Amino acid sequence: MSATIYDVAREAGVSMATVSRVVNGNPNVKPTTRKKVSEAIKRLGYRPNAVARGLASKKTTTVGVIIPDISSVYFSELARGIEDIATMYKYNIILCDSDQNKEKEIHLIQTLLGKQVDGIVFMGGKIDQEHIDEFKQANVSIVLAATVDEQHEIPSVNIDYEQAVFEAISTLIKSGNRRIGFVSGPLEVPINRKYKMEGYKRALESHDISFDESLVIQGDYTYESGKEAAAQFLSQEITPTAVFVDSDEMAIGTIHEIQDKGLRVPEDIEVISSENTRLVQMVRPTLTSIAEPTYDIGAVAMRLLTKFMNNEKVESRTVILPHRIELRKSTK
Amino acid sequence: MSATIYDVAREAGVSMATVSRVVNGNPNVKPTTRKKVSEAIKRLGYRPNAVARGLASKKTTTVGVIIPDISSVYFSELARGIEDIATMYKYNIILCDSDQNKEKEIHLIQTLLGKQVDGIVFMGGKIDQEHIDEFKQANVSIVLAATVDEQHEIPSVNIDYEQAVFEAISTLIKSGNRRIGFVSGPLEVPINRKYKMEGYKRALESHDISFDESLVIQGDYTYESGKEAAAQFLSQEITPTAVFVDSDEMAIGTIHEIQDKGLRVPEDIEVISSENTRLVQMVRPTLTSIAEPTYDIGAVAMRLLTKFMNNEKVESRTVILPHRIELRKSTK
DNA sequence: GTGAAAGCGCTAACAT
DNA sequence: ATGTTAGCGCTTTCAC
Repeated sequence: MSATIYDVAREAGVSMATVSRVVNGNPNVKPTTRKKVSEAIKRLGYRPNAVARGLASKKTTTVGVIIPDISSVYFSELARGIEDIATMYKYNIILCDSDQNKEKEIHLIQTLLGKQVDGIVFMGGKIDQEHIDEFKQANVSIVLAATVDEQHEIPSVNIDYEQAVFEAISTLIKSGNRRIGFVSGPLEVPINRKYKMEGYKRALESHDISFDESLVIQGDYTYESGKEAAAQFLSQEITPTAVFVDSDEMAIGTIHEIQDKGLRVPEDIEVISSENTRLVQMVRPTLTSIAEPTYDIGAVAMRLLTKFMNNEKVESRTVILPHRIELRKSTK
Repeated sequence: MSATIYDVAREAGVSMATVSRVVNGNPNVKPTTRKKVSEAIKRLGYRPNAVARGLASKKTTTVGVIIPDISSVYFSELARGIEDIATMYKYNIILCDSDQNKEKEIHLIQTLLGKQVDGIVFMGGKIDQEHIDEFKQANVSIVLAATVDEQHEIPSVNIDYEQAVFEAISTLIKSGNRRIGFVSGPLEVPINRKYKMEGYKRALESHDISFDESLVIQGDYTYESGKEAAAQFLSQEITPTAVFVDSDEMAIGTIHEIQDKGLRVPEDIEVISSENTRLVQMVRPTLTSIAEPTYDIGAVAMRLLTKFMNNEKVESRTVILPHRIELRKSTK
């Protein structure tokens, strides 16, 4: 076994309390003593046992991260933002994939609480009462990242999705489009149904364009579903002249399907997407996209969580980060 | 505070040892007692404290994962493979980004050991003596994923990179190419210098093509560096007629640069890449690629780690997974 | 089948 | 400035 604090104390001829002080940078230690202890630590190759420390101090310097799918480009960028800030504040991350499955989510929350994490960053689709109950009975801080709680009970970091889509669609309308397709993510997710879809509708309304149900197609964020959506649009009597697609990967599918059918982007059909991941530059034409600051959402969420964990005062529990529309070649 | 095992014991009128038995599924408990305890647990909302358990049992059911960059498509697919198998075996993952920075790597290993992880999955570029020393003095199991240890001391899961590149280049040669570019990753990484590069050379040699240094360009796996490499090739007196590019993202950059310069893929220049992530289908023409079973490498590495952690016997510590060449439209 | 008790390695009062 | 001591919440012998 490796050395314990007790071994170090004996080796240095001091008490374990003193060793603890040295290890934790407590200033109340005479320099000579500190030196003796440091040497003993080095000699024995002592490394503090974080588990014992966690039990004694009730802090693990570990936070849980629940994410739908770490292999998604969008979420892995979020995760990187979380991780970087966590590292900056000396926390480690326990990463869990939920596949947006509610049972898994609840189970993961419980596992993480069992592991005594100091806080949780949660990313998911739908937050319902059961989630909120779990969060509340847990006496650790929770922050939602890129995830809305319609009841505004849980702190969160997002952009203004409604406004972002409103702007994207308005851009399209201003350049002359009247028939605009909308490829959304799953509509049971509030962000999609309540915010993005509403932004779409509001843009249409404010330009006196009537809402046409056949222009809305639900995708599942995959390349394939983007292709299928485009195929469906192209089979309509009057095809749309522009399409908003709610993820970069789907949008690439949409563009390719349009091109495969012999049409051109943006000349025949304009395409605008949503996440602004690195994928936007990896397609021809490059994708005009709502620039959602993915990395920053993760980073800010983690920063917010550190504030809660340190009982710092927080001005606002619901933070809305700015977005832009990043114009590239898939729109005129 | 939440209930402890002692609270449950009192509530159920038994000793904490019995509660512990029930919680851990020990069969030596009378059904009636078990029932009493289970009810008390439910009533109090008791949830075992994994930190205390970890201290007492010296097992945390947590493994460390050191990864260069979770936001990379390639590594996040690996991570998903690791996570899925970890979950299957009831382990959680502490995820750490290293940016392939040796100091960070060493530091992360130490942090993870301090947190008493039961094992570590390590992904990185270069493994040197210092890493090996750390691994050895740690008395936890380590498995390398998509990472080679030239000294073959540390268990690992990889594909046969040398052979894979040999096959890819041979394919190109067989279809008539004699001047073949090689866009590699950083050459200080042994996988690149010692395996992939050697596969390239061996393919050339076995077809009596002499090695030409100007056909090798070092990239950094980004889209931009793929573009730059292509630009450099296209500025040569005799441009290559085919290019092997060591990552999907770089390969897409290479294709775009070629196309932007008015040439066609594969008619003028064939392109073949290496990772076979989902990106291969997101570019036109779709990318012919070495099919590296990314997810599986992660999954198998984690599975191997569980075997070490359970002291199961392991037939081979160095596993080589099969690869294929996946032919798509970027080659003739 | 069940209980008592001794740790696991550390932190955090409280003394001195 | 340093030492003593009592936990933190659990597992794990060892008795009974």
